[in-house]
Amino acid sequence: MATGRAHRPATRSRGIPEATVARLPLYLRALTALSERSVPTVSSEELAAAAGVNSAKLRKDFSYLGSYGTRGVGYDVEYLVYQISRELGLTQDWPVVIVGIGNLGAALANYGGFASRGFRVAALIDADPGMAGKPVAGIPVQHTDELEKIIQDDGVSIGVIATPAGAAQQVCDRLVAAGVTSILNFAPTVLNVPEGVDVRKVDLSIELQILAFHEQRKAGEEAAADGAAPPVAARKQQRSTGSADQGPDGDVPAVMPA
Amino acid sequence: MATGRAHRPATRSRGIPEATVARLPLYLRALTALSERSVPTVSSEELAAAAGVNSAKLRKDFSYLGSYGTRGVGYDVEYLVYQISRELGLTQDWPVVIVGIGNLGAALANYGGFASRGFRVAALIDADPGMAGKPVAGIPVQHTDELEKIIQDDGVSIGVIATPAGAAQQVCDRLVAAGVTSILNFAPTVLNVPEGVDVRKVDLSIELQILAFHEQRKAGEEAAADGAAPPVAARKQQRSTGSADQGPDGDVPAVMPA
DNA sequence: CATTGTGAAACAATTCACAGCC
DNA sequence: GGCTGTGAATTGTTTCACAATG
Repeated sequence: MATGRAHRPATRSRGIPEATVARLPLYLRALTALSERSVPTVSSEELAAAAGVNSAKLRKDFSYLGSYGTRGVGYDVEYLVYQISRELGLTQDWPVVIVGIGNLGAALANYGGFASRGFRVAALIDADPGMAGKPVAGIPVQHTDELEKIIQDDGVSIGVIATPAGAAQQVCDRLVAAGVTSILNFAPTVLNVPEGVDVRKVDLSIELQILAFHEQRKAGEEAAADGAAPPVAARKQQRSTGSADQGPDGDVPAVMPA
Repeated sequence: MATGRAHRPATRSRGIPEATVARLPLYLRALTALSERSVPTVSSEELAAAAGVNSAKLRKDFSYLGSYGTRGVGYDVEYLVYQISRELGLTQDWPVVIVGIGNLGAALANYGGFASRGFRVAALIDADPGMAGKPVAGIPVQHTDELEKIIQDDGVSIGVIATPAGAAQQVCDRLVAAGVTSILNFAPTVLNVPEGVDVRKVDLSIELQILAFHEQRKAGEEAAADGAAPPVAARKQQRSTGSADQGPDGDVPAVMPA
């Protein structure tokens, strides 16, 4: 993660481990699904299965938030949804700008889970003047020239970069200069940012390469342990990737604004 | 499983840490950029800066691969590119299928870095019969019915799921049944897969929620340490790696051929 | 003598296992 | 009896610091 770490004497009394923070959204999603099915309570075992982690980890994670469960019973779904939302800061409104409206930018703009959780697409921005005014996901695309004004007027603090790699640093600099302090970068580039600005990246090609590594290893083992019985049996929950327990990265290229 | 490829020339014992594997693609990208600029050698310090990590970590990472550097000099760029590529399995061809050709699927299909590194889009698949035959990124979309045949005929072992959440598990099951053993999942769902199948996920809303958490914390600290240097002060693009560990799990992208 | 490679130390995350409570 | 919450043990990762070396 990218938090500047110069002086930070252990954040508040609330020192939630980064690995835990990365899993909270996962729990929240599972809880939301339960909530929609009007399930009142859930055990750590059940919730862990739904989120794809093991129950000990889940309980440990929750223990950093407080004691929100009831021994012998489990957790109150609605209450937990609220607590996690609050902890993640989702009880407030986060206006977001998406820069680079190619296929990827459009996909992001159309992404539902976006709007649903406190995030609001404040603006779609593209460098192509031909895109200006064109609606994507019901929102008219605006030209890059408007970037600073939009950020300041709407108090945007989160920016999403979905431009080609070549434009990313420049866009990043403008976002930061205008006041954005958190950036989600889909361009396959390392962004340089000042202290205090958080950057997370999503990079498709990195994810594929990691998969290739493991795939190769599987092939090698297979050849080595040649003819061994195929161990395909019990179902395993996926492990998340790094970054967020999912970490990952994936760089998806915005197919350039034509 | 398709290609049996016993391959273990490396003198190192098996077991490169997962965290290291996740960073190799990053180093590779930075090295590729250097290679294109015909830079012959690079020090751990320089390369680390380009990849956005610190040099001690980089050296430790490389130490798991073997001793490929020269004391007092640095690393030979071309040689390292080759060694890392080999370690990641990128010296072989990896056919990939992308299922779900919406905006996201199209963005992925158009992604250049895809084809560049051993990955080849073997097929684009969508459930909408209306899409069939329509070319995306120069490749005609095929109907879901063809999925099994394509995977078997092309020996595909890596699948990318870019469908809506509701279809993901079903698509996943079919991919796995047909022989896919590595999946990159863009749908916001936890996938259940049998033992031996790798899943990595890329989830936009999780990334945003993590950013929101840190953003909220910044706001809190600001209020607490009131009056302290406004986060909007020294805002110049710096090459500082100070706040630089970007990425979810500590993966950082580097320059890439646009 | 600049720079790698690596033990050892420090730190972080995960898992175990069980006391405590409903 | 069932399930949470958490210290303690374990495993994994990062950082330090310096001896080894081209």
